[in-house]
Amino acid sequence: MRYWLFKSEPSTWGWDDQVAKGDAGEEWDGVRNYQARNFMREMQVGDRGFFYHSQKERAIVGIVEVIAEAHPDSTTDDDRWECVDIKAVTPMKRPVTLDQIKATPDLAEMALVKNSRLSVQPVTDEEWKIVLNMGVTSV
DNA sequence: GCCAACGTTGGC
DNA sequence: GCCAACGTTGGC
Repeated sequence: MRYWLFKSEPSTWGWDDQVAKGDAGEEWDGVRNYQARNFMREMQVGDRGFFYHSQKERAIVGIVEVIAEAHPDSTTDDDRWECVDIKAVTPMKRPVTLDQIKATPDLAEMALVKNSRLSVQPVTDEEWKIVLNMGVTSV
C-alpha cells in the first residue's frame, strides 16, 4: 500500500464536505496538472492519503482512502484528465500544521514543503508514520 | 492583498 | 523545439 497527500482549499472542497459523502466517497476531480494526474494513475484501491487544507488553514486534517482507481474526470470533456475516488476514513485528533511539518527535519523533503503548488503528491512510509504520530500526540 | 514559483500556451 | 507571456496557486 502506498501513501499520498490530497490538497484542497477548504472554501471549495473541505474535510467536512468529504465526510458528508460518507463511504460512497467522491471524485477527486478538477485536477489539471500532469504530475498530479500521473500520481493518481498510480493509486490503487485501499491506498491511504492525508487530506490537507491549503490557504488560511494550512494543515493536514484527516485521512482518506482510495476507493476507485483513476477514471475520466466527469467535470471535463477533455480526456487528458482523470481522477480517483476517495472517502474520508478518520479525522486527525490534532491537525498537523504546515508550520509543524516545516519544523520537523525528517519531513523537510515532503513535496508539501518542496513543491507547495502540487495538489496531489506521494508520501513516503516514513513521512506517513511521523505525521500520523504528530496527529495523535499533544504538542 | 501581494508576490514568488511554477506550469501551460502560443508565436516564431 | 524554444522561449516569452500569461494565468494560477498558495504561502506570507
